[in-house]
Amino acid sequence: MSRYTASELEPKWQKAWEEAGVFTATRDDSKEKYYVLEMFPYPSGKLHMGHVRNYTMGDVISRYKMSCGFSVLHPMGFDAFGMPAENAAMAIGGHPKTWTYENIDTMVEQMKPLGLSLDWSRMFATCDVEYYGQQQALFLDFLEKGLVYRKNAIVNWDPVDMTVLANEQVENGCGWRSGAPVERRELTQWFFKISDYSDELLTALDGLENWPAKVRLMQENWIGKSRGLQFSFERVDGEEPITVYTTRPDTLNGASFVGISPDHPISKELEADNPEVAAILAEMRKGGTTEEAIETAEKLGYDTGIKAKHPLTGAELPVWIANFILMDYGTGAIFACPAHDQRDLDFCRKYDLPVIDTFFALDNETPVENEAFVPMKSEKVKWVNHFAGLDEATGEDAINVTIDLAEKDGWGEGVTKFRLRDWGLSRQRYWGCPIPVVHCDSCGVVPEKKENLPIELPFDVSFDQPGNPLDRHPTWRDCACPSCGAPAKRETDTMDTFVDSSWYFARFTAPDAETPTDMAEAEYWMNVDQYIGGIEHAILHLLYSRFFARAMQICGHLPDKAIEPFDALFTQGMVTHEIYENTTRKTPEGRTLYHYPEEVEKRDGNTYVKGTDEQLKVTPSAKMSKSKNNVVDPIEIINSYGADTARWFVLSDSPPERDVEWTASGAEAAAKHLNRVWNLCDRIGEMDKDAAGQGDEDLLREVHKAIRDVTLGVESFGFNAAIAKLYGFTNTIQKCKASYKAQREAIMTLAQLMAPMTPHLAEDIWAHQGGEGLVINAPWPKADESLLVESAVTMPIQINGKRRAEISVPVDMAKEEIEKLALAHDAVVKALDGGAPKKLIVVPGRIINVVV
RNA sequence: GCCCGAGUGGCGGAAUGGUAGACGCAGGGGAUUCAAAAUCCCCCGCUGGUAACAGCGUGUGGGUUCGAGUCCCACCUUGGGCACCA
Repeated sequence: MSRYTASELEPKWQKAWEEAGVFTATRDDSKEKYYVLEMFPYPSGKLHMGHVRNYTMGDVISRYKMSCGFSVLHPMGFDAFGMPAENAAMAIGGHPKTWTYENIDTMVEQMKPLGLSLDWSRMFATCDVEYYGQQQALFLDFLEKGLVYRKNAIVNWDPVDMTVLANEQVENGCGWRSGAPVERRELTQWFFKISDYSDELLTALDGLENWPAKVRLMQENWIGKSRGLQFSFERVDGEEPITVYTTRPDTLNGASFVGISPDHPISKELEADNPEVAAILAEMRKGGTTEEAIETAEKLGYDTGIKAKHPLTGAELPVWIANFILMDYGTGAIFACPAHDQRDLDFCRKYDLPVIDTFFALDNETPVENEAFVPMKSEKVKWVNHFAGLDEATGEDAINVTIDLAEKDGWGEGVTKFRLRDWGLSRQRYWGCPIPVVHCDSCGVVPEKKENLPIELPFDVSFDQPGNPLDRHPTWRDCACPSCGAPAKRETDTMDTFVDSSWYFARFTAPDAETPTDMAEAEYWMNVDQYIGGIEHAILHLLYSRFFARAMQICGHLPDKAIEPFDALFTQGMVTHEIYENTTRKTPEGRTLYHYPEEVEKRDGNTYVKGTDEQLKVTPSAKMSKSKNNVVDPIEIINSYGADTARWFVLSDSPPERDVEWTASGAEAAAKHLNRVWNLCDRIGEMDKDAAGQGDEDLLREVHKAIRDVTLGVESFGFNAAIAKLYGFTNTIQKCKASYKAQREAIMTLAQLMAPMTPHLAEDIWAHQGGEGLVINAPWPKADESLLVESAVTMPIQINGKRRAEISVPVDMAKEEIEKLALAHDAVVKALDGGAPKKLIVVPGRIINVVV
């Protein structure tokens, strides 16, 4: 008897696949193609369980589709620009480029043993100059088509380090290194005109039928289409009127003040010649730029002294600067209706401004105190002196009536607005794709010539001081103006890493092309048939990619059909783990110190740094994240049990879309099962080939049931369900007494059905049983419908909705016959006690419910 | 604060509005063994009962339905996103 030794058979089969070239994607017009893609990783240097789960899911799909006869493209690359490389350079020295490429090597080395069906020949990293050079070409094309422009935008500014901070680098409103309170500052930056596509990106969501509904909903809300009224408040002092936008114009009677953003032109004007205002605005600009920071900050206001005239009543309303009004949305100015908006109400209570009820609930006319009355727009309410003469009406109706009235009387117009803002792509950082423009004293902002691309990042930079090293690079900045040839300065900002990940899927179709894409290849391989990644990318990455695909199509880099690049999307849950925070020590750079799970041990209910008495604070499970160090290394499992065990394990326990809390137990169970399957194969191999058996028919039926169930499981991403079926099928084979011939067929089918999940073991069983060629090349089995028909079905009998008995009836038995049988059943007779049933429900093949 | 999810045995989880707990883990019992490992077989939601069986049970409270883990309303807890983490 032989033994299952993963460490021997896995490399053997990986070599066999490589020699057969089975994973090399080849354009074959005679075959239907299938493009499966998992979101590519950031090269942190550590493969973690989340990666293994993600790639294994993609691999199951990929191998399944190969068996179904598709020409499959299944590539892998690295999202390799970004902050961690610069942070590492600052923390431990070295160069971002060296650090990144070393990490990529490490990760490839960790991924290869998993036996993924990847076409490694297509691999690239976004920090490869061949890639970002093409990205610069795309930028220039977008610029030419008017899809990129410059405007001012607000950034987090660290006043001590004199540098721009990412949101992640702001902790409690302070810079993570300096600890100084962060300020919001304006900077001129590059923007993609994604807002031109708001409506298009919104309506096209309807066509994405194979995307999760929740992702479409999140994108819909993010784009945020709203219809409202735009109108102006005349100023009593006769200056330029203040234009506001509101989605609740029906509550205009409840206006108690006009609010403007701290970044509104009027605010800036006041600030310029009034130091008091400047000081107040500086206070309001403290804290980070995130919507969360702004919305949860304490409400601050400043009465400008300006008065605005109510367009209907002529009443004079004060104009306040309020810190919760965003300049980016609407017109940067609002009218406040405190009675029906909690933020406005909080503000009015703080600054003692009037609160005017404009409508009440139909059954309750209590005036608003400290809780705003905000009913659903579809709910009918009772209006107080409504200017359009409404008495009882829904908010929806009232809004429409008000807009019509305003348009008729000429004081306002109905306007559709979107929440979606243009995408700022400038980053004041080194490790990113340089923006290929030049600043010339006489010509202004000049795009670089395409023949000068790529604009390569200089290697000789240092990270010993904060800020962007490109800014202080002695020679890289200096260049000749592409237009007039005079000495000029290169743009030192680099691109947001979301740009890198917004078109890599297209580049995979022709990774060596001299242009961003090769149309013939893109025509064949696009779209991505199945995209798989984390739910955390539901909005930004996916929305940006959808925009990019449209922009690339306009510039002739993608075919028309590819403007929605991902036909189907699956969002896997995250692998989560507890976080271990050291409350006594900090990192050498003075930041919070987090420990890896393997550095931690649990003793008598507490958690310590392994081998010490240093106690740690445990924060409940959160997504595994490199900044929190709560990552589990899968390599250990692969080393001790083999890749198939790791693959089987990450697929088996949790539904793929759900988060999974990592626990070490369970991996052993997976290994045990694979051993059992291997032993089963071995046992069948040693059977007497001519021996007769019992129950061949039954086993055959089970074979086809397994084919049906596993196929369905794989196609519907029910990998855990498919695996449960495979457990059951294995048990069935193990217990059967069928002939060698029947058992051999069963184990061969089992190998095929397991092949997408545990490909090495499957090949070994296939070979062991004398299967022809590789199992990866064998066509996927088809369930024989005629063998799946059941003749009898068990139906439960409920009495008053509770199961009390069951009967077995032929599947095709008439409803009336079933009723008769049910009513004759002992339990039913007893329950009826001689009476007639109140109601009798019979759902053939499902259930019988007797109501007494 | 705003948007989107999730909550079922000791644990991971299964269940087109139709038998709640498939499958696996842990646990208990047994077989094999000199003994152990490995393997195999059986039991396993909670409470009461020797048992048959009865009652309870899918975060909490309501509702719709012959029937609700599943649909509706409110709440609690928890995860993700909030535009410079990727």
